[in-house]
Amino acid sequence: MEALTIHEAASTTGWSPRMLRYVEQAGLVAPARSASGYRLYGAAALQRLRTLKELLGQFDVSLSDVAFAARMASDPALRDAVQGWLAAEASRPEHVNAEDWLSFEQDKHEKLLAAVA
Amino acid sequence: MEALTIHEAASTTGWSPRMLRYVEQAGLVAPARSASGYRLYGAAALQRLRTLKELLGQFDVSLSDVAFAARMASDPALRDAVQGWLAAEASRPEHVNAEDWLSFEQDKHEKLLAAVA
DNA sequence: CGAACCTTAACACGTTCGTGGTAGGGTTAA
DNA sequence: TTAACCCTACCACGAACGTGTTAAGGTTCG
Repeated sequence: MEALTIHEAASTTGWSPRMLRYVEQAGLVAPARSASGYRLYGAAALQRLRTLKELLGQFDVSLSDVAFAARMASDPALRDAVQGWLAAEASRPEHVNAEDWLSFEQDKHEKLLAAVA
Repeated sequence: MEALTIHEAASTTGWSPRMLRYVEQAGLVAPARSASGYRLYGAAALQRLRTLKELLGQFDVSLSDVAFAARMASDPALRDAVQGWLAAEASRPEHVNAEDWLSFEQDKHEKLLAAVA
């Protein structure tokens, strides 16, 4: 049952001890504690820390983004509210009438051309 | 179908014109545009703005949180990566000798990598 | 034409996030 | 016992978020 102290866990995961405490405070990875209060990182916690770091690196995602996702996952009311809002035909510009839609498309076309040039 | 200018939309939704532009920049509510580039808020956009305001008020959620949720909703790779990470039994303090957990976590990790690759 | 809108770009400022550091004090182990 | 850890609680500081304001210039309409 070997568990690592915070400095050891930091070494093997690439986080700093300071950030390990911060990640815990954000509610993302909470290690076990010894009788005297020392953090004890077991294999599962280490794995979570590594995959978390990978997640942040591969996508442009912040810790607070992941914390929010965790909140959504554990709070059905919040999740339903957010997903309900998103489900209602999202960020695409609405077309209000034919002429406006046309000008929007033309504008988009011009911007595309400009971007290419 | 009538559409409101940005100041009119601001009045009827409770946002400021400045924030309406900011919300658009965040990718959350993009109004139509007139031929000369004026924002035109139709009924759907106004409704989205009102429900968005309600969402931010009822839960302690930031605009960037909702923007991130939108990103997850529209990017399956991101969504799968985040939800995959969260699925591995999250912030509960682990009890130290959990060897059976380990293999589960490793399996999870491999699946994550495979999904991303 | 002129007032009252609209546009984007920029400056400003308080707040939160991410991160490192330090201080004061307990724990562990040679 | 003493060095080397650990803890919490702060201070600091740059970057990003949220928001207002202002500047410079087009658009609309009486």
